[in-house]
Amino acid sequence: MAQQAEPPRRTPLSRERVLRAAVALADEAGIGAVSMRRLAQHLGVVPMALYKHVADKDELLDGMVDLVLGEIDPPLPASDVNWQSAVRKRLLSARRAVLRHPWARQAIESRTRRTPAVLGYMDSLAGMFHAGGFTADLTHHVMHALGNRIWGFSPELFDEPRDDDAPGPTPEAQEAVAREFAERYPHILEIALAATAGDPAGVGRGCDEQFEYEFALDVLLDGFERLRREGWSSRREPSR
Amino acid sequence: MAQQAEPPRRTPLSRERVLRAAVALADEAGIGAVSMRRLAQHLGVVPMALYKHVADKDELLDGMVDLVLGEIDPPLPASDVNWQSAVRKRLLSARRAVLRHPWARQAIESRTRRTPAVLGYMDSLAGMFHAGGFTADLTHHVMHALGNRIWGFSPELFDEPRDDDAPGPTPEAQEAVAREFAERYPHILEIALAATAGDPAGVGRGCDEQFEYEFALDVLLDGFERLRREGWSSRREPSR
DNA sequence: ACATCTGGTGTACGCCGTACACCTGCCTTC
DNA sequence: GAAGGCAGGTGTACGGCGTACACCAGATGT
Repeated sequence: MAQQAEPPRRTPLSRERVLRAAVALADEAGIGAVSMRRLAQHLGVVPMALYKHVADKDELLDGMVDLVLGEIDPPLPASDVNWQSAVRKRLLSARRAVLRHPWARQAIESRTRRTPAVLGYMDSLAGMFHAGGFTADLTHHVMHALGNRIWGFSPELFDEPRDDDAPGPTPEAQEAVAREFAERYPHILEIALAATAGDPAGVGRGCDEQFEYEFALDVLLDGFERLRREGWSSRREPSR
Repeated sequence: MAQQAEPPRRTPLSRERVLRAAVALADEAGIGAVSMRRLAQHLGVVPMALYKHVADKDELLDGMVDLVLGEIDPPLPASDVNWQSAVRKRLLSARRAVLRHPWARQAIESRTRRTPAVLGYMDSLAGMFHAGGFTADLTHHVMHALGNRIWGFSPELFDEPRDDDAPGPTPEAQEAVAREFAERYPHILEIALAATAGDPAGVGRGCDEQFEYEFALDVLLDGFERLRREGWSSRREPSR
């Protein structure tokens, strides 16, 4: 036995490799499939090995979010004539990054730790408002007002709640359900119909999220610009 | 042995009782403490007994959210002179209900099923826009724009991530951390200082969430009113 | 009187995160 | 080149989770 049949020689783990594998796993099997055990299996390693690279599962998730945030385009230096288009581009870039990873929205929402990546992104955004002539005070409040839109998403109010499996109801049962819905929730039906130009068959198809996102974003950005021009200040009482 | 020592005679379970107990448990111990097993224990019953009243844990969570939604004041019939104050009151009532149950925000965010309670609330809100002169089209988009504010909250961007336990760093270590923070995230520091009227000691204290909520809400409502007056229409291409 | 139904029980399975002790092979230091 | 330390992968084990499934007791309808 000259050489003992090529000992496997796995490339060693690293925090980087663990996080990338976790992202890949989440991309293809959903965030629910990301367990320490399953991730370890994908890496050809025993579960506890991961703990040499991430403190616990929370840190794993934080790291995954950081990786997604890393995909956001850095702000182009002073290339824009006005703050609105600069902020808009940045947020839409964040949105693209998040949409690339369907699990990212939920992961971001569930995280509470602010990693350097998170802080860095928020800081650069605040800097863009500052450069656009916003006071720190107003910047603070407009960032709150943007809310989750800062991360490139806003809640999908009307989305279909995933309806896989299930045997499927009979047509007449569906009809009855639809009739009851129309009676009980007339206004929802009305706006749903408006969204499909009056075609009832299209109602289930969900919304154009990109449009909704930009609509809300623009309402907010327009409002912000108006406030800035008016020299808005929160002028809050020091008490409370 | 006349009577056998008062057989406990528990009041029987019911969906109502299960859900109320779950809400109570979440109120006092956090949503993380709500497991089927622990909830059963609180009710003096074996875990599987719960499944006679709720299909699974998801349905339990949905039911808990419904209970919170039930606390929202019903809309006062036509008492308001304009749609803005009517919607505003409703949303602030929703906010009060959600704030009464600290876990509700996260629970609502994580739910995907739209129960009748959820649909009913959304429908009545859409109806208020309709009554205020909004087209169905515009109503649809403004509800998207409101996003989670519909439920009485918006993301708490800057909140402290719960910092219990921990031995507490030395003052000079804190100082060093603060200095590095100021260097790396100057804009965040700036807006944080603005929020405390320049007092660095108050920076950790978090934001006035009520103020932030109403600020964003008003920016959005003002923008909505402007669009309505302009006769805005999405005029979307039928394709896509 | 008996059958049926409603609701609580007991056991068991497979998953999860992770504490802790252990081992192994490389790097440093003499 | 031997000794020691240490970074990183291993194995076992524990307690918790959701819930499938078989069972059973008492109330109810006939």
